[in-house]
Amino acid sequence: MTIKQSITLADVATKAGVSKMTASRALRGTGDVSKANVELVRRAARDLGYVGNHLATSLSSQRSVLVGVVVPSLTNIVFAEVLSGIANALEGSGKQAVFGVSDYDPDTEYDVIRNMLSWRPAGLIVTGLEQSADTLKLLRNAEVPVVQIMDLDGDAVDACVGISHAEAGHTMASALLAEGRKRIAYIGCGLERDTRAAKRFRGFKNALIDEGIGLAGERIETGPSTIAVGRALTAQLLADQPDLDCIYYSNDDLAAGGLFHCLSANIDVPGTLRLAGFNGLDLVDSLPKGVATTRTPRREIGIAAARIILDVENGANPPRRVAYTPEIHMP
Amino acid sequence: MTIKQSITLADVATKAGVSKMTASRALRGTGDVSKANVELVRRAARDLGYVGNHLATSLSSQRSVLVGVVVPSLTNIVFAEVLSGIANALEGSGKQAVFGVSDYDPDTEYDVIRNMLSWRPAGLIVTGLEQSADTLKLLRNAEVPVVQIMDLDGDAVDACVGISHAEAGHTMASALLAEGRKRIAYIGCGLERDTRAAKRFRGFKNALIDEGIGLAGERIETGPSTIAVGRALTAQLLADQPDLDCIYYSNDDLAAGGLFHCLSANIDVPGTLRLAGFNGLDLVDSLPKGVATTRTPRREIGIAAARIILDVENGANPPRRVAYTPEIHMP
DNA sequence: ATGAAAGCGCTAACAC
DNA sequence: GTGTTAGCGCTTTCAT
Repeated sequence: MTIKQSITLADVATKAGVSKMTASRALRGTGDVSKANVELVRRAARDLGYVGNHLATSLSSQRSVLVGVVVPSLTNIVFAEVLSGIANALEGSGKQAVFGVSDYDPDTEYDVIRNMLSWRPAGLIVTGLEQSADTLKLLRNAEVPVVQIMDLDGDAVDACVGISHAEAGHTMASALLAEGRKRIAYIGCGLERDTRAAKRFRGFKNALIDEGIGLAGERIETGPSTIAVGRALTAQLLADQPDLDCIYYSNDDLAAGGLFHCLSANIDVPGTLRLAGFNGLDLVDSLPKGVATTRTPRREIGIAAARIILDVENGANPPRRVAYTPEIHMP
Repeated sequence: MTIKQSITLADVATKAGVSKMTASRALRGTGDVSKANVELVRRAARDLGYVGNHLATSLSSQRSVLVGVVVPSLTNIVFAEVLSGIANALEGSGKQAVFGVSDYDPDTEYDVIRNMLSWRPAGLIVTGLEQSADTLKLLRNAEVPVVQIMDLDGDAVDACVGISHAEAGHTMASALLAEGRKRIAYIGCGLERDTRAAKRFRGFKNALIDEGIGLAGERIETGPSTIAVGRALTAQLLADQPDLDCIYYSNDDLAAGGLFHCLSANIDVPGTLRLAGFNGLDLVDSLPKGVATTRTPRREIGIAAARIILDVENGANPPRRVAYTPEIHMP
């Protein structure tokens, strides 16, 4: 598409009767420009409907106003909240977030990150610590700060902000054991691509094994985690093993589905059967019967990540690792 | 890791022993370049870890690869799904979506749109037909195609894709009346900023009035629509008017909250009390008892909007109005 | 098939 | 205070 660059800074300058530089300075409020000229330029810009060209500005000034953000999914409320936190933290800084979605696919992730880099962003925020070798090389060679979010279990390219999922799984196992649960099963989806969910599962399982109890059963599927899937898998699992007293799910959506099954099947939750999810979604707080969960500080993670980028920009020396300790909620 | 100097096309060309132009052509696959040189340039680019500069490319070629998208909220799954549709439709076209969030605030919306325009996008997709006068002026003066999504009830700047919310409200009213409901109330949140929800409410109310029944009660609050709020408002409304046989909500989240209240309060749904929401979220399909809803084609709207931008780009003559008819789901 | 020159719109770095 | 000059990295255009 050809851009009809109708009005440029030169047009504004001409109309105001000054040079391009004076117009530029007046519009940006930098340097010394006489009040009279500032007024003239502003009026000319407004009258002409002038909209600056960020492409030219960025190229010329060699400084970027973009912060690239790569998340695996947009239709997962968790990432939407992270983005929201990032957008908020960036507000007023003059920086703007650009989002890319990897669809949990390493090749797509590589393409998306490469594409972001070609916009010469001031920084990059990417989800997780597991990237392909090619992607890692790209990130290491990029001369921009890279913040990896959501996870702490592994090595960061530059900096990371998040929680330990292995620990989260372990902590939930302890809490369930402390509640007296003995026959504990696991239901998870998409572990092959959601490495953080897989880490939670491992931490959870190991904690049980350490206590000499072990996992009483499991149902692991590929594909997305939805309420409907959680409901179906719970029904299946309980058909096989009706004597379970606890199910840990890879996330809250599955757990909510599990609860809906129990409501229909008249199973007492949490009395007979304790359900536990992960994320601490609003949904869980409103469910008619308590489902345990681990609350994760999504907005805070987004904000902290954005701050790191801004700090680097300002020459500050931000932390290379920001660890949050998620809180267990067990109603 | 050594911090590398930014590698430009000139570096690649030098390393490959050709001119910048040959390198440029080889990398883009345009014009005639000898096989040998293509290979040399590709190898040089890969060895150097060259990442092109979109800022320079766009500025120089006067063509944009960006499509600006403005939504009121990111933490609302509905808009996340629209974005997802847009991103999908743009895949393989060489275009990339850039998102902006208005937070339902007209001034923020103006700023966001202005900011998007300064990136010289190939097109703009904005939510809704109601913008401030300043914003409309900006959109009309912008020489890019503008697609307004989600709503059809009003005048579009260029083109619009969505559903009629007035009609959706009307249709739901008819369906509830057809089911034999007589004492029908309404619960809504954030109507002051969500003009589409307000249009549904008006359509709904008018339909009831036309039938000589009228609204038996209403509870309208400012602020966000959450499951928790829906639960609380339903409890309040039913405390005042226990004889209602139907509640229409401004959306599914509120309706789900209403159902959770009813489950706790042992109210038979949908027998004694029919609940109805709007959007057709996955949540509703999985709820233990049926909640009526209007399914909206979010992804389709996103896809259609993106297609319009692409069509304009290709010189085609896309429709100026794409209307979807939402389907009522009444379990 | 390849290259040199001329910008795209803007701003940093100097003049004056 | 204001203007001039010289790019930013790339692609267009027009040579060869």
